[in-house]
This record gives sequence, C-alpha cells and structure tokens, in this order.
Amino acid sequence: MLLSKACIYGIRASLYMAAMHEQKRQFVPIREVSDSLDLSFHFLTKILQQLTAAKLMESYKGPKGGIALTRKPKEIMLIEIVAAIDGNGLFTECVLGLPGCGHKKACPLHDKWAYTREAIQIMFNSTSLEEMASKGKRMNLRLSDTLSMEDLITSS
Amino acid sequence: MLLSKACIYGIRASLYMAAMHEQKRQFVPIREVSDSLDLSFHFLTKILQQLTAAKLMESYKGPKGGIALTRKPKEIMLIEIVAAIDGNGLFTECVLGLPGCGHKKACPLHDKWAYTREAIQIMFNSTSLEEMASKGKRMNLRLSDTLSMEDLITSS
DNA sequence: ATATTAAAAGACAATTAAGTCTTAAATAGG
DNA sequence: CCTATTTAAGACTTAATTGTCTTTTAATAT
Ligand code: FES
Ligand code: FES
Repeated sequence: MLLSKACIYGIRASLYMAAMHEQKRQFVPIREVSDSLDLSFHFLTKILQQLTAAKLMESYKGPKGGIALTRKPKEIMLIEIVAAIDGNGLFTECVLGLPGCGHKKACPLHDKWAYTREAIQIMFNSTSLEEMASKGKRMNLRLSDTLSMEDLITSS
Repeated sequence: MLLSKACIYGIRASLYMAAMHEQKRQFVPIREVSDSLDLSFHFLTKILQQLTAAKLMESYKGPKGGIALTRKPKEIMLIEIVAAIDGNGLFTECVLGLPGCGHKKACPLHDKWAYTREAIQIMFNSTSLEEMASKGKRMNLRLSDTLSMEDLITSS
C-alpha cells in the first residue's frame, strides 16, 4: 500500500475542508467530517491532530469550534499532508529497505527507483487541495464510497 | 511503504538466487540464503513458499535440497515477485482506498495516480532478475546492509 | 457561574503484519 | 533400514497499525 489508512483519511478530510472553504465555511466540527466521510470520529481526530501539529490546520474548541485549513486550498499541496502523516520515507528511502539510500553502494534497483519515486513525489507535490476539490466538483468525483463532491454543495 | 517486508525479502532472496544461477548452482538451501542476507530463516521460508506456489521457484527436500529458480533470471520479471507476495493492489487500486478504482465515479486523484502507478508498474515489469544481478555485480551494489553482490562470487 | 459544545489527551481493544518455534514429510547416503 | 538434512505446515508470539472509549481542557452561551 502506497499510503497508510491514516494518511488516506487525512487527505479525504483535507479535501472535505477544501470543499467547505469554497463555501466560505471556516471552522467545521470534526464530527461533521467523520460523519460525512464515514470515518471513525476518534481516529480522525488523532489524524487531524497531526495535521494541526504540522500547521496545515488549526482547531478551535467549544461551540462554533472545529477545524480549519490554515491556508487557502490553492496553497496546500498534497505532499504536505502525506509528509505530515506518513513522513518522507516514500520519497527518500530505498525500495528494498536497505539503510541509507543514495549511499555510496546503492542497491540494484536504485537508479530506476530514484526516477520512479520522483514521479510519485511530483504527483503529490504538484497537486493542490484546490485542484482536487474543483476537479472533484466539476466532474462529480467521489470523496468516499458513497459521497460525491457535488453532494457537499448543499449539505451545509 | 511501497512494498511489504515480505516482498522486499522475497526480492532480495530472488536476487541472491539469480547471482547463484550465474555460477551454475541450482538448488540452494534456504538457510544459506537467510544467513547470507541476514534474514530470519523461518520467515524467509514462508515467503519462498509463496514464490514456489507461484511457480517462480521450485524446491527440493533433503540433503542436497534447497530452492531454485524455475526459469532463467532473464525471464523472471520483478513484477512477478511483487505480485506473488503483495498482490496486484499497487497496480490496480485507488490511491485513496476507495472501492472499485476506475469506477464510473473516480476519485479526484484518479487520473494522476493512474499515470503514476503505471510508471511504477513499468519499473517492475521491465526489470528482470538478470538485469539486476548483472548490474549489481558490475557496479558492486548492495544486496543487504553488509553484503555486496561481488561478495557472492567466491562464497560458494 | 453553570451548562453545553467541541477538541485534546491518553488508555484500551482489535486487527494485521512480522517474526519465531515446533513438528511432520521427503530425500540422500551409508 | 537408519540417520542426517532440508523443505512444508502450522501453531504461536511480538510489534505495528487501526480503531474505540473515557476523561480532561477550553470555549461559548445562557
Ligand atoms: S539504495 Fe535502494 S533505492 Fe536507493
Ligand atoms: S478511483 Fe481513486 S485512484 Fe482510481
């Protein structure tokens, strides 16, 4: 699996927040996100704490509280979310698990993997939340098994 | 992590076998492989059973027994080993974990991921054990933390 | 102030992946 | 046939990930 479940949920939640951002909503309760995306509320809470620790989101307690993106969706790249949750291993480590990739003595797959993982990195690095959200809305794409992004427009 | 530990170990063991093949050794005891690569013997045994079940290797019990590649290293592609151990999920599933990738309603990352995962697939699909082994020997690359492929030449 | 809402923190349980150990079956050589 | 060697099979343990639950803390509204 390329990404951990936690990372996938973090991305889906961030996408949800990006869609809300377009509707001028700021602080959204985690409960609303977890219900909408059909994720465990408590598990999502822990994941979002990682994103707030990484300053990608901020949170506010109490009534009218919730979470919010700290920057505009256009300025948040997917790779930041991946790095905050799964770390940078995918973009730096040896595909055969040997310590110290890029070491004097590389592994026999190093050259090909260095090229391929750059393609992966570019994919995450060149995709903003805004791009995903607008594309998702334009093409009515899925954000969870049952929810399309268009569904979000009137749900608030 | 792109590949499971089991898959990584399976690849490393297959590479070892490819190197042995060039030295005309056929059945190599698993113990020799696990000792050389510094892997758990029993764990490796289970992994290799998956490779024999996939007909990538064959095994022989008893004294002078061991495992052997069923085909020439040139004819075994890395993707076969990955598929035998980790399955095809990496090449077929949604990067956001949604069921049914390529579904009428895709996810907002589908297009980019479909392209990127094809690059990953091509990497594994276009690399043979022979290529890795000869390159590894030629450039004295690593097969484990401590073992370079050149070391194998005289170790038999 | 008090009650209510919502995130933070952290203990706990379930599941999966990773790794170990024991016993059984097959083969070679004496 | 008997013993040593080596894979096969499967029970078992440990560790990591995933998921749940309870308590605490902060903010709001009455
Ligand atoms: S050393 Fe293996 S991928 Fe770099
Ligand atoms: S539907 Fe998500 S990658 Fe294809």
